[in-house]
Amino acid sequence: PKISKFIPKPPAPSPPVSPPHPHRRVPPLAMHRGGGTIRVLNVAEKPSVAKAVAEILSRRSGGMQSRAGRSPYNRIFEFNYAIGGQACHMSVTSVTGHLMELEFEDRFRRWHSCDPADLFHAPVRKSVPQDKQPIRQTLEEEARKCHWLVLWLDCDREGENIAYEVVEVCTGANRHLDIWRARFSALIDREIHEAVQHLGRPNKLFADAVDARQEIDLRIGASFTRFQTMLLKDAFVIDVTGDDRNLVLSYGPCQFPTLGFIVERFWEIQAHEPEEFWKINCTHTSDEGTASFAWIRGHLFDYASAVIIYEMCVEEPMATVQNVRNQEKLKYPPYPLSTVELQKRASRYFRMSSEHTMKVAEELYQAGFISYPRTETDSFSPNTDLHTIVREQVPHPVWGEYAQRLLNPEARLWRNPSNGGHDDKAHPPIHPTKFSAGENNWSQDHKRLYELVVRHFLACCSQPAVGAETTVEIDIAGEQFNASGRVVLAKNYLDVYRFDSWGGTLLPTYNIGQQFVPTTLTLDSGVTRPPPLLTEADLLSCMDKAGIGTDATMHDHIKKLLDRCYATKDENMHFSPTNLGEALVMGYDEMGYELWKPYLRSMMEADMKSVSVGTKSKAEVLESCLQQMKACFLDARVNKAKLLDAMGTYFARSNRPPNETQSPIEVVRPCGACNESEMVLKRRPTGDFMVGCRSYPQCRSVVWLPGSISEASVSNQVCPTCGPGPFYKIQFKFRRRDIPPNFDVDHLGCVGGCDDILKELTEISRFGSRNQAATPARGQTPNGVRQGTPRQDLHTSFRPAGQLNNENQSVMHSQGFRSTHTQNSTDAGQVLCTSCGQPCISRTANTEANRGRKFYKCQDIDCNFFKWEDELENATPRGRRGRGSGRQTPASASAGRRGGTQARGRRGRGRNADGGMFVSATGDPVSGCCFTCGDPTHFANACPNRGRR
DNA sequence: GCAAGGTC
Repeated sequence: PKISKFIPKPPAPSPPVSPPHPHRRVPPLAMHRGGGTIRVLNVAEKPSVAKAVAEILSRRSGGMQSRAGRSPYNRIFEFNYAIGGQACHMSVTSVTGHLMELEFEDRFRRWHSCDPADLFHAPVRKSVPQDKQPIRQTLEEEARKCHWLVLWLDCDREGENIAYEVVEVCTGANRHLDIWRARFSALIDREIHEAVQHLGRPNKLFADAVDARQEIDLRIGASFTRFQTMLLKDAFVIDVTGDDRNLVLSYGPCQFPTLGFIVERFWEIQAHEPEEFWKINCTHTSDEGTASFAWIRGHLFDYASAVIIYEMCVEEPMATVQNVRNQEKLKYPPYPLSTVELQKRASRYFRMSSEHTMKVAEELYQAGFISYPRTETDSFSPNTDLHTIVREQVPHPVWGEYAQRLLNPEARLWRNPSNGGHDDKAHPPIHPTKFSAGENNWSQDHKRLYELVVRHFLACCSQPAVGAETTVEIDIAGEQFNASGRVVLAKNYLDVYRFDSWGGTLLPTYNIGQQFVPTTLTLDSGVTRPPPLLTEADLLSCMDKAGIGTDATMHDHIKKLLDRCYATKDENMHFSPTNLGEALVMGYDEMGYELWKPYLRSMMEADMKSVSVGTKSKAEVLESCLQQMKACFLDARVNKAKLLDAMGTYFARSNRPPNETQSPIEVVRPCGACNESEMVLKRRPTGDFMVGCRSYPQCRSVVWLPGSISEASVSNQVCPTCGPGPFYKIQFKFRRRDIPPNFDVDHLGCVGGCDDILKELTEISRFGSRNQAATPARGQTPNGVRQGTPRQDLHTSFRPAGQLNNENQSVMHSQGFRSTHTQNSTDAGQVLCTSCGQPCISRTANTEANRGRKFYKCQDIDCNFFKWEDELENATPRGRRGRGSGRQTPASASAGRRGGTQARGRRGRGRNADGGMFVSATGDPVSGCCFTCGDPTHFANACPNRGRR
């Protein structure tokens, strides 16, 4: 839009303006250049701002008139006002956020109308959608009557972009409009008058930055969403919603990184290997009570060292008090309340979802009880009349007395709120705006949220809590221990902020030099624990930190993950990925893309910033970003097998190969998980065998079989040991090259848990090592069914043996081959041609000399690349591959969480809790005996005589 | 049927 060159006269003191006569008609259109009244159209981002601006500006001229516009929500307020000494007739109206939407042109709108890759350059257009047409009409009608357009949109990038949408509509109706921008950061008199008297021009660069963001979001989102939806929906039975016709597997630059946070934490938990540690604890009971002293070393992972130190302490147990410190400690009230904090605290205190919190907060805001709930600001402007807000709460039956005390100077409870350091220049922190002791139509959540806002506000205006902390340091045989206690001297803000607590334990009195014999002195063991699943509050923090979404949209992205069945939330507000969510992230991760990480969004944000300050142009950013994303898209399409593989881990193929659908159903045993169906022998599209419940996907019980099996069929022999049965034995044939030489290729085995040979081959297949004991992986029952995983389904936390086995094929690195994975291959047979880099095709020779021998050749017929599979493996024997030093992929993490347990978790510790002998890193058993009672059958941590000594 | 961003 063209900006008029007309510059208004410099502001001069406003002349007195006569109040509008209630019966006088609004002045007719006047030519301002002739010195008459200027008609000014003012447009705000939302109705509430239009009203507030109009109220403030009309106060001097004796009030305003209000009339309806075409849209029922966006009224028009009218009054007279002088800008720079020039008499103006002001009309103030509003939009509701963005007036326009960016869309592809019609011929690209239908999903099958084009190749999704075309969406990176398909023409797009911005237009006013149907539901915004009434607002558009109002703007056009008003614009025709006006000389000036003053834009009162929020002073951020989005606001500037909306400003240009308004300009486009208004100048379309009246191309002579003079366009001005009012810049304000709070809806208070001084700011608003200041803004209108110092009008500027809108900032095109800010609007450009948003245009670029919108276009990138639309193109990336639509292309990837269409691609992955069409690819995966056809290939698998994805039964997450019950009706997969409406299933959309969306991709978005905010939703995917949000999902990434959830999946990453889930993988961290799965990769965690508990490690035992040891610590010495000391207590001392006297007339005044008991003090618990903690070892200053914290804990030691080395058992022998811990025992030696412990024995020293036990030999010379006399404790000497070395130091007693008394300190005053303060616990400060929270910063003023921003949106993200409100969501996090409502989630933590009331278990309300962020989405629900925003809905309730919006209702409280609409009804006038709290201030605008979408704000990043966590500091009050010095102009805010905090005392008045507090005074309004005095009548409240519960916290009124506290408010009264806060206002009483003698109580010395008042303290000006601290500054959290954020200011969105548009809204104050969330605070109560109207007193209520609870309204009739309020739900429990309305009451809770209002209470939180009020108590938070009162707490912000209060003195910190004061405590006296005592720390006592003692020495036993040269080892240091300490204990600390706290007494809360003044609760102050904690009196009203019942959500915070500051526990205190009283410590008996000790004096320097005092000596005592401990009441107890114990060597205790513990194990390291994995981090917890992310809570909604954690997730909001992650997003906030990485800049994913805005305060107004973060809860939407979280909700989208739940709606799309990418994640679930349990009753404790903990998020876990679903199979679908995990498979999608795994697929992209294994393709080597970090599309599920926050970097893409951060990069885009940095580019937007560059556009908004003019160091890069919109066109430049669009071109480079879309070019990169298109390359990534095309590459992802070439590597779609990885995405399919990842999905195949969890979902059944819908277009199964004929040999699978035609093979007879071979029942192995009744299903012990659902107790309704049978477990049947199945062959996956990858060729691997498994025994899974026939009721899949309702029941997901599964037993994975070694990846080294080439053939398997259920026999009619029933296992005499396993039950409740019958458990039919399976006739296996193993690939010679995949099993140790001392094993037979033919084996009649049982999957009920009695078959050591099968277990051992499963282990070898899974971990790639012949040295490790054939014990089930952690959390697995002997028959291989995992129990008690964080999620309900049974096999989500481990992969088919075949897939893990494939990891070993990354040994191809050492022969000059390159896995298609950028850093760490987990994919079978993905050998790249060394001359042209294309993935090779795998074939089996049928010549007399090499019948049955597998080989790889380049898919390009003009390329002569050729390699026998067994030659790849001979150079670096299977199962000898070290752990990659690079980033841990999910597959390597999962390998770690199984195979690594023996190697890393239990070095040199003797017998484990199950009574099994520990093995050292070399596989040798560790000898030793309990230092407490000398019994060689257990160590001190499991000693039945512990504490009796 | 697709994104994220405004806001009702």
